[in-house]
Amino acid sequence: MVNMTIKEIAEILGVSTATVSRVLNKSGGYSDKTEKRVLSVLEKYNYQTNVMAKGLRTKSTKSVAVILPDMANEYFAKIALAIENYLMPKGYSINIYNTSADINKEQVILRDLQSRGVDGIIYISGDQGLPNESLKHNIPVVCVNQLEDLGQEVTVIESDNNHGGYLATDLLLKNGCQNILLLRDERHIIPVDERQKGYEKALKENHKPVKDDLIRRISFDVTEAQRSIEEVIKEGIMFDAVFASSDLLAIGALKALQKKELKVPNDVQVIGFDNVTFSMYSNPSLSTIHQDTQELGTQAAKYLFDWMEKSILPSHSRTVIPVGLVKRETTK
Amino acid sequence: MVNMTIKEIAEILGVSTATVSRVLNKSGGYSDKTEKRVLSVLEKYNYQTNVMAKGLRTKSTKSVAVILPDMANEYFAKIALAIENYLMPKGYSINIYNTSADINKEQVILRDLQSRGVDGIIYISGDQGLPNESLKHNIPVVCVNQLEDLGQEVTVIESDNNHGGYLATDLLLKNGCQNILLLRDERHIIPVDERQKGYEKALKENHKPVKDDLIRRISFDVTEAQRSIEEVIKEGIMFDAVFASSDLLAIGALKALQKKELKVPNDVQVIGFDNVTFSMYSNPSLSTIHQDTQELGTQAAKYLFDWMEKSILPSHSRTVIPVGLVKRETTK
DNA sequence: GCCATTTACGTAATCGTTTACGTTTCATAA
DNA sequence: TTATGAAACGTAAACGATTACGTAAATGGC
Repeated sequence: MVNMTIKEIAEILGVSTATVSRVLNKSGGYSDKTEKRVLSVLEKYNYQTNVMAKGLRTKSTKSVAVILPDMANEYFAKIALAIENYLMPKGYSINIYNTSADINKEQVILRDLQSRGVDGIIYISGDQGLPNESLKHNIPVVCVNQLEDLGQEVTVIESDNNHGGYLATDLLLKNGCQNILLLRDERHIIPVDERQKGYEKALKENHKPVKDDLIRRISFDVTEAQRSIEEVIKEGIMFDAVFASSDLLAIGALKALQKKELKVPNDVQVIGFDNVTFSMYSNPSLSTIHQDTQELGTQAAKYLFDWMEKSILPSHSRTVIPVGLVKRETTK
Repeated sequence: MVNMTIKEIAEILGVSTATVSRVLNKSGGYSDKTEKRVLSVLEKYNYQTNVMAKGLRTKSTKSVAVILPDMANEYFAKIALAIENYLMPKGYSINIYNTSADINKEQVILRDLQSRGVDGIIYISGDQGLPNESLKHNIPVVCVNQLEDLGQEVTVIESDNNHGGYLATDLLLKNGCQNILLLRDERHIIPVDERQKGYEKALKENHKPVKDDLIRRISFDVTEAQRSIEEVIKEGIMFDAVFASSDLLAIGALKALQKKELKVPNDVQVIGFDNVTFSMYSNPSLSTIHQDTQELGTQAAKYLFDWMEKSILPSHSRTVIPVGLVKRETTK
């Protein structure tokens, strides 16, 4: 069945299109009686407003763009899902843009956003920071994660990475570990650096030295993590715990330890970061720091919504979402 | 910088909007000279066409909806990603709709699709089949996966589940297994049933009986899988291999076996289905059947594209994508 | 040079809404 | 009764593109 237009509805009722539009938008200027008549006909013919026509006139498409590195990555996907769950019931539709790998894709995306006239953008950073250009188009932008310092210009929602690093390290220390290896992403990005700062803070609080040869920087890759741990063992460096800056790296560490017949958690304790679904299923199941992707997405969506609909510019440019300690089998 | 309109561009050039529109759409009816002049001005002012205005006129939004159960599930996300990678370079944008959990969300989505005027729909089935209504709106629909028999009415892209089941079982048999436990999703949906048929086919070809007490139907859940295997062991049923109808269930089986101190693959061999990322990282790494999500998505997108742009109705209503055997450490 | 085509462009209607402005209706007060 | 104001509704111009149709200019053939 093809859609009705406002004009057709108006003709059926013997009123003007203006009246129909008014009751559709509840903008007043009609009697109770006509409201009921109009509504019943709209209902009867299952009228759906044509968003393009409406958008052309009002310059609002009721759609937001979610830009992320890779939706096949559970972490980003979960955040995007939370965004959708918040925004869909409010009448918005979500356009997903994967930036992955392609550098000039960013350009294509920005052009597309502009010509489609999205009402807002949520930018989830992973590999690279927010491109400055996207701020130039005077359309609301909210960022999840902050990779580089962008000043006060943008609204950022992020996990409490520092405290996460602290929590993980503190647990290991409380469990009696003396030499905690930090296995971290080699890139200089804020979230990872913050996790390391939390690690160092916990050590200092417990009057332990921060040893450079216990801090390993590697690329974000499972086999790299595995190789790195094997290397450390070969070098004869003593350690009784591994804090990996992500679950993926922790899994690699786990594999290396199990290959070397080291018992987890008896010989070496391991803790990751993120709490991806699989960390629960590994064997032994992985202790980790939970990132609240649900809340990251919801908060970002909420800020964007208020900005778009009520023109409320977020009051604080940084919002920090708490993280949680998840104890499983790789720690005591 | 705010966007230019065709009218403004035309005024700058001293031509009509029609001429500008014509060179924009390369529809002919202009000289080489004016084409160059127009293009240079378009370039200079970084003109972006307003998709809403264009869509209103042409009734095409250059956007497609991807409906899936849950984008946080890697399997669905990968298919959606492949769709995006195919369709974005062709000028389409992707609207993602998660149906998860919410029954009446399906209704909301369908209404939204209609009022937004998407040019096409790709429906990725997971938990539930395609709702009939979506076919009524005379807009191109392509389905990935087929849960129930829908007749010839729809275009379906799916993995060769039957052959996957066969490959998995055949490997186990060739490895000398005598009693292969089939751990399957309890739901009566085609993909799972087909995997079982492949399992039975391999057994019959090797003159082995299909034993009912070796076929376990459980809900789609890791701990359920674990529980089920523990139960089988408690019942004293002999088995030397497990073929799980998905990697998730295989992981559960693995956990149960390791808890019972059964060695994988020496005492029991295990093989899953899907080849999710994590199957590679489990310990021991999981042998499995690879579903080509890349190809599933690309093919679906290709069919939809031809349908939308060239009005080519897909010639065969079912397209089967080959699966592959991935041997890792849980099989010999 | 003249007529017939073809080419190049302009004019204006159209897509389906919203909304400023104008008009009618009606209740109320003087 | 009549003036007054509010309430209810209609008219028509936008929003920014596309495109059928008309017209002027260029081209070609004789």
